[in-house]
Amino acid sequence: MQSNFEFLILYKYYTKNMAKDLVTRDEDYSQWYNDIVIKADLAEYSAVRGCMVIKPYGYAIWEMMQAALDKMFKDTGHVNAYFPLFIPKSFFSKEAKHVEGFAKECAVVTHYRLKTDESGKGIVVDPDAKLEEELIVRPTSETIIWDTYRKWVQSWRDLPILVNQWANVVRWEMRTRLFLRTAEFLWQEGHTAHATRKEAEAEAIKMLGVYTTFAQNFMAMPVLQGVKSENERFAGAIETYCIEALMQDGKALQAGTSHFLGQNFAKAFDVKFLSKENKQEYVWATSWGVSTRLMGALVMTHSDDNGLVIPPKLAPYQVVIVPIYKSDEEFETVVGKGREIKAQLERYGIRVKLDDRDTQKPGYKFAEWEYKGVPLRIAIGPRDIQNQTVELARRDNLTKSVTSINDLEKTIIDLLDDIQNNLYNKALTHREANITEVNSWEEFKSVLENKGGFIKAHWDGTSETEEKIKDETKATIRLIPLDYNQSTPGQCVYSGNPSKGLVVFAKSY
RNA sequence: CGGGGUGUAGCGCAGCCCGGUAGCGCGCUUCGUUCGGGACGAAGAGGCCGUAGGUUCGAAUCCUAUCACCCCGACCA
Repeated sequence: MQSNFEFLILYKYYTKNMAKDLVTRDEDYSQWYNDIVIKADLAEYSAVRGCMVIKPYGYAIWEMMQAALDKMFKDTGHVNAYFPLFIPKSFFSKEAKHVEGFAKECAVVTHYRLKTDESGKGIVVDPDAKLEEELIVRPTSETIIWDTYRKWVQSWRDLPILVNQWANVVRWEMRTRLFLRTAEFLWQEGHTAHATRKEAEAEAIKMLGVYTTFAQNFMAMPVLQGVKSENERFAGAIETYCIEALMQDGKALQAGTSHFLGQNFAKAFDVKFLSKENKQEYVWATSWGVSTRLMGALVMTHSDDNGLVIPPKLAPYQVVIVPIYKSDEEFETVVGKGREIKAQLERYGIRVKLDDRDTQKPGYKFAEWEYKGVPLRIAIGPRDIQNQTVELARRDNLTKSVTSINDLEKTIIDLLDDIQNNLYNKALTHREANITEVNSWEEFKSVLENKGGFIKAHWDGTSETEEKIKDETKATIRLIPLDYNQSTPGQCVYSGNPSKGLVVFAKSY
């Protein structure tokens, strides 16, 4: 972008009274988050407690995420399938840890029919239509999938199974927040079956890598990779790998998980195969998922007090063109030019919205697209037509410039690239500035209280200590770094007992 | 499930303490002037005040019950 951009006038643009409908992050971070989700038209509350409506603009971003992830799954050999929403209750009790983990938040279907009540006014559950076996609305699909895989697997030749599904799941959460925790959410869940432990472990790590790449390259969100402690592990897993991102308020957000399930589900559902050595063996498993929670992560990683900021690679519209005109003739000229530019940019694969609504003023449109987070805005008016220029405004750093219409696509491509990188670097700088290594319990509490962020500290490896730290400070072990076993030993920051290495603590969403 | 709060026009709120049949801002409709950072003027439309009982000549307002949602905690992605 340098060559094309040097001669341009850059200036911070008018910010007074912008975003007048948003609370600032400093005033009330939670409120700020909710305001953005609503104002940017990503989602709204529904008539159902804990459930939200994902609106077209929000869903478009989710579709961008889906498309990128789905391609990465396909590129690593996975295929999509679909399993039922309902799971027989009995399936759930087959894996002890799994039931224990999910029992408290399951929606249960008990009847299959309604009827009008005695008075004829209302409608009631028909007591005669009670299900023989109650059905659970899936909180995750391991059980129904492993019950199915039993039929799919007989020989080592049937392995591996590399299946993903895009689905909705329900977890009856006590407290919900738009995108971050809703009773129903959308996600993908990969479920793989392998002949060997080694292969399954490699798969779990591979998908963690896919999530990491996605977070960094598409969401422009740096993440830490690691392993969950026993307390935080997925119900039924041997090992849970995760990526953790740091939000602007210093709290951590789990952005994706990948589980090595060992043979737990194979044993629970009797999924065996005949090996090359003609021996019956249990299958090795993984599962991995990311959800619409990533939408929340996206909002809280990049957005500012003026609204949403979307990284170009996930923006439904990367560029919005706002025509400026007075008369009908000017409208024709300016919008005509807008259409030309739109077509020209689209030839290069750029996603462009021409906002030719005659019902809103330019200023209104500027504000609207700003809080909707469109990375680049092009304004074209009569002056630009005359000078063969356009006005460009960047959402990430709120600068405006006037640029020649010549080679506009090159300017735009370079700028989008620059915005994507800038957003990542800004988030990375924030993350790096908020990882603190501490050596004493006093320091731990003080950093957590005054600074927040990720805290690296020695831990004695026991659940008891982890529990106590959580009780006293609300901070949990977000992850144990992947290279933990090669790290230098020390003393647990809480108990003083020997520690194998540093782990990462934080308060989390 | 505990603690707190809120239900009044599409959205945000006032009115309630001290009962007399509902108001403000934004938005919406029409017309005119505007249009390079959320336009202006004029004229309009829109609510049986969450629900159900009760007190009263009369209830948005007082009493009782109930439902829903939001926020803060305990559980979770």
